[in-house]
Amino acid sequence: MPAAKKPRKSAIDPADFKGRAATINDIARLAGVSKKTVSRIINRSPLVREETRERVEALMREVGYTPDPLARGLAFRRSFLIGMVYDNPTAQFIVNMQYGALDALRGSGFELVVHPCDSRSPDYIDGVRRFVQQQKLHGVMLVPRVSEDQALADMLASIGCRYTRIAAVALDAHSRMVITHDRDGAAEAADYLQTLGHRDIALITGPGAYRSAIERTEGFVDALSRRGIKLPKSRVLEAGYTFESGVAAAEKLLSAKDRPTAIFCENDEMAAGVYRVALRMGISIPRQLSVIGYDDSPLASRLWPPLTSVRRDTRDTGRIAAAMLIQSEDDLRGRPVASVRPHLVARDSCQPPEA
Amino acid sequence: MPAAKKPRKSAIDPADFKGRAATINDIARLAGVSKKTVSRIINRSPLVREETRERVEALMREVGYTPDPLARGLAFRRSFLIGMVYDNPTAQFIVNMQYGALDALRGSGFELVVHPCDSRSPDYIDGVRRFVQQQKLHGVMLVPRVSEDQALADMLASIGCRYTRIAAVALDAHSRMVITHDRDGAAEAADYLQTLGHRDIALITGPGAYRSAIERTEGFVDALSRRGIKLPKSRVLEAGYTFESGVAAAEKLLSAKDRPTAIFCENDEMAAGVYRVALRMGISIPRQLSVIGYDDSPLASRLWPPLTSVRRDTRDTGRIAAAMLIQSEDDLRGRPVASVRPHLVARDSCQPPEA
DNA sequence: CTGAAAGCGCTTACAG
DNA sequence: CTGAAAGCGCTTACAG
Repeated sequence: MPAAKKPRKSAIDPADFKGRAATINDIARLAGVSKKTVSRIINRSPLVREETRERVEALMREVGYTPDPLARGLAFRRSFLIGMVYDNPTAQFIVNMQYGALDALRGSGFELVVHPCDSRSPDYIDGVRRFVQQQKLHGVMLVPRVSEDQALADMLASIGCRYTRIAAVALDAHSRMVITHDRDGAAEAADYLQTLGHRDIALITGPGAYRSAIERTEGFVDALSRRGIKLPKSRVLEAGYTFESGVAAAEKLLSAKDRPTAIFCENDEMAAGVYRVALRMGISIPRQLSVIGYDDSPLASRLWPPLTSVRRDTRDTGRIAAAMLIQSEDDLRGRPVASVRPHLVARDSCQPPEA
Repeated sequence: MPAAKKPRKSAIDPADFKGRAATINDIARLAGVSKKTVSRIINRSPLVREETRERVEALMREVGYTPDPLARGLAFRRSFLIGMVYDNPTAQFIVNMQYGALDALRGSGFELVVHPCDSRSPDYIDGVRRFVQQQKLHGVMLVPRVSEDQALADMLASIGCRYTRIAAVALDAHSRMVITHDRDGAAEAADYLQTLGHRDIALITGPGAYRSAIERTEGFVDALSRRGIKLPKSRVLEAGYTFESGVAAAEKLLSAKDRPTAIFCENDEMAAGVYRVALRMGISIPRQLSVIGYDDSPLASRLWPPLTSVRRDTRDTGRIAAAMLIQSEDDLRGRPVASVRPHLVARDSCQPPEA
């Protein structure tokens, strides 16, 4: 009978577990501690001796152990999933928000599960509730425009689900908000146009029911007013954040005898609509008409001339919103409110008005 | 002592469970069967008497019971999550694929978890493996271009993970493929240009390492050749599926003395680059130059003139790929291979060549 | 067709 | 600072 090999730490390898992954029991046994101690280490409890923690953590790394999120979820009564809830923003916005959220989640053991919905549907809140409760979500990110729906936030609070709301202004407790300061972005556009010498300026807004549109409108109008320019009602047209609605608004503005020398559009899609109409009518951008958009989407640099636009760091926004959901609520308290600031990206679609 | 109320079935409501959700034990107790029978019903086992099944199902509906995916996942050693793995396609493509996948998953109890990655990174396959194993994913959808990576597919097979690959041609067993027939889409573009009377045609391709680009190129070249048009090497430029690479290729093609009368671009981004160069050089589309793109992205209708493009039903593709993952493997066997056909959407960017 | 026992891999509540 | 017992809500393997 050959002498039993002396087990050396460095001899442990995943193959020891015959194809199955290591469990908390394997770690406890190999480390010579109870599974509860291992559990404490997994959950970063301070109630573990430093030497023990280091030894067990080294072992975990060696065998490539990661705790099973299903088992942890079952015991915690809460999964390691973060939900992202949104209602049809542009594709680039969704994707950037997802990339940002995943930046924050990488290496944390949390994963991102996506939930588009239709906020005009009467039972969409119920749909979100089922999504959250059935999956026992750890938390959800609410993206504009669903982030603006107080009834949705109230429902989530009532079932004890953590959430972060991404919106132009603080609609909720600071620990639940990421503020995008749309008012400031629009104000920057206004200042820029005034500085270039424009006085006869028009505004194509998003839908009045959207908080982002309200803020961009007020930010733009107020900033112009601070610089002594009054925007008459006839120069403000409400549209729908779509290309087609931008076309319709531009047709009204540009077919009038006294057309404006500059137009600020509250998103890039509508600015593309203005380009379309200007091209059709033989109005040269920027010589005869300056145009500014909002979003700085890929479209902005595909247009000719490249569109000056207010950039928002959507990826950063998503990263912050997700990071807040996986922080301890203590860490969140007492911090300044999370915010992401927009800024103007000047390209070639603006110049001083013709004499 | 008041007489105990006789429990009527219709009197059961979720509040009976004092805030906590009903469990399989509640259902079993209330229905007067064992939890194993309830489990059989959840899992659609045929080994349950019809009357029993109906009675229990009615009860489940009444109390709003849904099985806990964490508990089921722990017992099954497999979660109810479908992963979507991709490496930076366009935003619209990703989002449409996600919508499609969610169409298939809705009401199934499965959810979609997203996993973008960088296939140029040496350890990206390892990253996908950790993602799959840690979350115990039920299956993953592989989107181009990661779908074309045989090493990735092999790794998934080796760890026993179900997958579906979306690609231009069958790269794998039929039960694991959704075929997009890019060759046919490109051929349709070729036929259209030939029918319009073009003979001097150019092609701007995607990267030669992409299967989609290979197929679109061969489909286009072969279709022209069948119609008696030979595409000289000098008329075929490889680009990178990006706007900028489209600009560069267009500059070469359009600055030559004998420029082509039509250009087929293997995606819309590159077609937008051709538009940019044509505009700068004063070449009128479609009068002096016909252009066709591929994807039929939103960009196609934002351009002026609206771009003729090969549409692919990405949402449908995603729906089929996800549906295959949650079907039983028996159901999948013996079926014809899943496929989605592209088709040309004619807009205003093509006309017969000038005399 | 139905059920009692054991187990999936963790955590909580309690004890020391 | 550490541990033994019970439990999270399901399924598997076995028995009848």
